[in-house]
Amino acid sequence: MITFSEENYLKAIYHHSKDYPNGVSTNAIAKSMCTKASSVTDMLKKLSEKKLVNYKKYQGVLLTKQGEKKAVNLIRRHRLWEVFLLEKLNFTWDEVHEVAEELEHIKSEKLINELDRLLDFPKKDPHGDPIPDKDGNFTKDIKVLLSTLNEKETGICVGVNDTSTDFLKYLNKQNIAIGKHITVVEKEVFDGSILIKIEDNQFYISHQIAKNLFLQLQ
Amino acid sequence: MITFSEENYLKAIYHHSKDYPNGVSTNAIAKSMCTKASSVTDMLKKLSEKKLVNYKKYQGVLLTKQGEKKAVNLIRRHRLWEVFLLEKLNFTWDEVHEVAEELEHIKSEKLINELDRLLDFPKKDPHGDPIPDKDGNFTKDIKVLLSTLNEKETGICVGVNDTSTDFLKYLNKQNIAIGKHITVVEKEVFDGSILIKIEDNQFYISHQIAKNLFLQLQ
DNA sequence: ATAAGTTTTTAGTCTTATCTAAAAATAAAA
DNA sequence: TTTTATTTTTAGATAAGACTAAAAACTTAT
Ligand SMILES: [Mn+2]
Ligand SMILES: [Mn+2]
Ligand SMILES: [Mn+2]
Ligand SMILES: [Mn+2]
Repeated sequence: MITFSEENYLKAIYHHSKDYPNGVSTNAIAKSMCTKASSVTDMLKKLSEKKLVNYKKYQGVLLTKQGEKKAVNLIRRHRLWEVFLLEKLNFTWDEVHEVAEELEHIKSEKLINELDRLLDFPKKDPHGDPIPDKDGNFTKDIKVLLSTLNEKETGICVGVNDTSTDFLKYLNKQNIAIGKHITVVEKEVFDGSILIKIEDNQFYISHQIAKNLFLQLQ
Repeated sequence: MITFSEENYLKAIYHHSKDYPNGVSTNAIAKSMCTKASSVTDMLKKLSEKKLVNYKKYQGVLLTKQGEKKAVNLIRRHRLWEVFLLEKLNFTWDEVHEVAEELEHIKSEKLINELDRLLDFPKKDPHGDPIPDKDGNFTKDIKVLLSTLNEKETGICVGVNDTSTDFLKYLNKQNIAIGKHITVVEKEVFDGSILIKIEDNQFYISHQIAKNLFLQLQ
């Protein structure tokens, strides 16, 4: 039996391993989970015992095949619940994450596969992230940060890099959402802010915003 | 913050207090929760600290107003999830309880009130038990055990006293379900078994079965 | 009323998941 | 290549929840 805590660690390691493919550091995990490095070390030993991670002292950690399978399945559950909350229970996209953090740990395969069916096998969650199918397969399409676009380029908003409530609420207010076409009109060199155009509206966004928005190039 | 474990104890005390209105015994709680009396004592002290129960050593325990409110809300959540699993996710009535035991602990008022709406504000769960509304109100209708009926009497099946998988599977097999009309044809004095009639089928059920089926008299 | 039996509580231990503080290993600078 | 700084691990403590064994309190029965 795997505990809530173990599952959360596997998920965090999975996400970090995209950026650090030859070993995720103890500190990185601690920071993203709002815990202490010593707690992480303890957990890594336990996960290693259970053959869910490959871990050697001071060398960083990576998921085993088995660990990755569990992490991907957890992400599947999380994202399906997010879709459910948005589509069926009238939650907004900035509200879904918090509750999905709890729901994702419910242990029932039938539950999650039936939920998948109820939602008509969605491919993306409310933040534009792909939902793995029951075998763990999912397509990750090419997306780039808005901050990397040049002037005159256009893309479709496909996801966010930051899913914090504050950020999502800001996007709601500015009418920025998944599926919207965004054109870079002008880039301000001084502070990195960008003048963008969405549906005939032009306004400035800060660099901080631009580097948390994913676009698919046209 | 209330923990999963604390919630489970409150629920157990709530259910027992119907039978022991002047104090639920430590042993009764231990037995129904498959734990030990000493563990129960520890928890009663903690719940007492939190003003969720009135507890004095050796005197049994009862819920405070506040504790009862929490227990009833937990039961609301449990039963709404059971309806959801049956109606939306194709679970059978013998499968719903186990998963609902986990789902009931998810903490979000919006979640549960929206779920209530999605299900069209159901009044009964799959086992015939009443679902409290968001203010904790529910009607408990008069129901009697099949074992207490006399020969020739008829009633509508409205609930079960035992929700174990084994029992519910037996009922499925015998085509006994909520809403069915059941007539007592003959009562066998020797072993307490009863010959019943459901939709033109007659067959014997044991006394053990009869004392776990609730009927509403016609 | 006393003894025997039952229930409940206490005392002490274990596991899981945290934390702080200090030691050890690694990485960066001088 | 030493010294310094940073990262990581160990050691020891704490809190929640559960357990066993034994003591204490209540109930029955003689
Ligand atoms: Mn999320
Ligand atoms: Mn998401
Ligand atoms: Mn149930
Ligand atoms: Mn039920």
